Amino acid sequence: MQFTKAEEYGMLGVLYLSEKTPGSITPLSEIAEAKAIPEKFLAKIFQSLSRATIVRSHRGVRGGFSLAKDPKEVTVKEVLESIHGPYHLIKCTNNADICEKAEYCSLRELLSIAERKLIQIFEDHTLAELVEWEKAKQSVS
Amino acid sequence: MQFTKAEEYGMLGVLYLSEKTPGSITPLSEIAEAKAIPEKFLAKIFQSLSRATIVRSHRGVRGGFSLAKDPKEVTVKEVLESIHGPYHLIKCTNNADICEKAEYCSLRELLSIAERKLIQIFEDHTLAELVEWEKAKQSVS
DNA sequence: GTCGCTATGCAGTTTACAAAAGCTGAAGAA
DNA sequence: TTCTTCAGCTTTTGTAAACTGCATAGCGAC
Ligand code: SF4
Ligand code: SF4
Repeated sequence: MQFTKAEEYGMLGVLYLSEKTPGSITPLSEIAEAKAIPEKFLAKIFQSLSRATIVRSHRGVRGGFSLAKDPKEVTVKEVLESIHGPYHLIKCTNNADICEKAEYCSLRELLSIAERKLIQIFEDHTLAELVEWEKAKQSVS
Repeated sequence: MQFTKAEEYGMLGVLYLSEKTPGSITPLSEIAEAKAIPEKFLAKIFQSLSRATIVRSHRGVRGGFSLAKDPKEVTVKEVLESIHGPYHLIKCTNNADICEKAEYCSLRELLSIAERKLIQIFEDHTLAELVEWEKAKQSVS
């Protein structure tokens, strides 16, 4: 019941891109260094994000990644689900066949509620919002 | 970012006790068999619950475990936190020292919000409620 | 009081998956 | 052509979850 590194790195990566001027291209090496993320690990994560068209890849010299959409249009949920697939607190909330008690299990019901709330939160916030928060905090200090 | 077996087993265990007549004593072996849980694993979990005085242990012949409190008074949060300690989606929400960016990190802020919501849900529901849900569902079918 | 039953406590082992690294290739710009 | 950067796959490493075993201690029954 923990946020994984892949999810954290992915979010930090897209947030980094979100702060840049729209459409600009940034190589993986720069992101990895700026955020202190193992480059090959980040590469794998960005492949997923690329397939989900959250990010666009550009090969060759001066290549790298750019955001594929306006940060205002990308929710945290989209980013997270691109990395690890649909999110579930417990497997049986996804697939009732896993457990024969699923039909009656009250724990499953509670976790379904919790899960929906959690996803709701991730859906309610966009990358642009998070960047705003960051700026607000930094200007205070 | 997943509910662990220990947490699931612990919940199933106390729910099983909650359904029994108050104060009655049930041996671990019965719970383990009824819920298809490895007995020794459940034993470890119940030790934590015992230390947290959610459950009371009784040794010797016809010994076992009984609920230490009224199911109406025990929240899901208490049970879960007895098993795995205070719950955190990511380590830095607990301890800002882990990351030098913690002060400004917007991801940390978002996860703190999500975490609070999640804990809130677990705090808002008691064992008695869950047992009710279960009964309601079973009577329908 | 002693015998059998049940929890206690701790030290393991095994398994599973996250996290990271490595390598070969393909695409693209200069 | 050549260098740069991503793509895709395999393998390694690390760590925590999941489970097991055993020796001990408390308690009840008789
Ligand atoms: S017991 Fe309940 S929570 Fe556990 S797997 Fe079955 S349905 Fe899901
Ligand atoms: S980067 Fe943000 S989320 Fe990751 S550890 Fe630091 S504060 Fe927490």
